[in-house]
Amino acid sequence: MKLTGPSVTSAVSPPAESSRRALPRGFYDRPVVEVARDLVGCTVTHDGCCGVIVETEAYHEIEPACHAYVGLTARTEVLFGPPGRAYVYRSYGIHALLNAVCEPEGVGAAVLIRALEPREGLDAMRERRGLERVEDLCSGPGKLTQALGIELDLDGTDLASGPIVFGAAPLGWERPRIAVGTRIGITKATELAWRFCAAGSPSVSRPRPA
DNA sequence: CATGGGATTGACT
DNA sequence: GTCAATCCCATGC
Repeated sequence: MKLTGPSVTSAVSPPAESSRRALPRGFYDRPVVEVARDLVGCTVTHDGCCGVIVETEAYHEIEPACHAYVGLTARTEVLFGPPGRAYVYRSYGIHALLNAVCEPEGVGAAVLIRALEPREGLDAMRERRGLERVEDLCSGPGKLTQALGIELDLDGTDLASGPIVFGAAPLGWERPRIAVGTRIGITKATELAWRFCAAGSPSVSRPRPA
């Protein structure tokens, strides 16, 4: 019997969980702290590798820890641009850090993706990271970009059309309790509790919030 | 044009 | 716990 239509594709190679249901532009066109909280549980996919977001931080131009605090410069152009794009920058000369630009165009704000639970493409992640343990692959903002092969050339790219795609939570994913804490690794505006973690996830970076 | 400071990580004491 | 690696960019002369 000859099969036709989408059922063929579906039967032979089911669509990757990750690449279905890309988040719409409007998802990001909201207060950045809301988006940071809501991104926990969503997926990030690049180059066949996918993980569920388990840790985020919000950054906004009104506070000095945000790169956009200095105003519109060559570096912050993407931050002030349309929501729903990737802001990728070099940290400590070594790591690429991935953010999702939020709020209306003209407002400099973004969500830093700090950790993922790996779901697809684990072997490629292990190869890029040079490590085996699942909980070491994406448990930090520099680790996850290395694991997924995300570099600075993807700065400014659209998160709905790719190459990096942000998607809705996977089917069957049960939304965890969200632990809220202060942001880490910064020296300014340290009092703001703008860090959101999936409670109990082994992939959350250290130190874990209470 | 020179300088200083990171939204980090992994190795080491 | 400490510390170096190493690049980009904002700032100031």
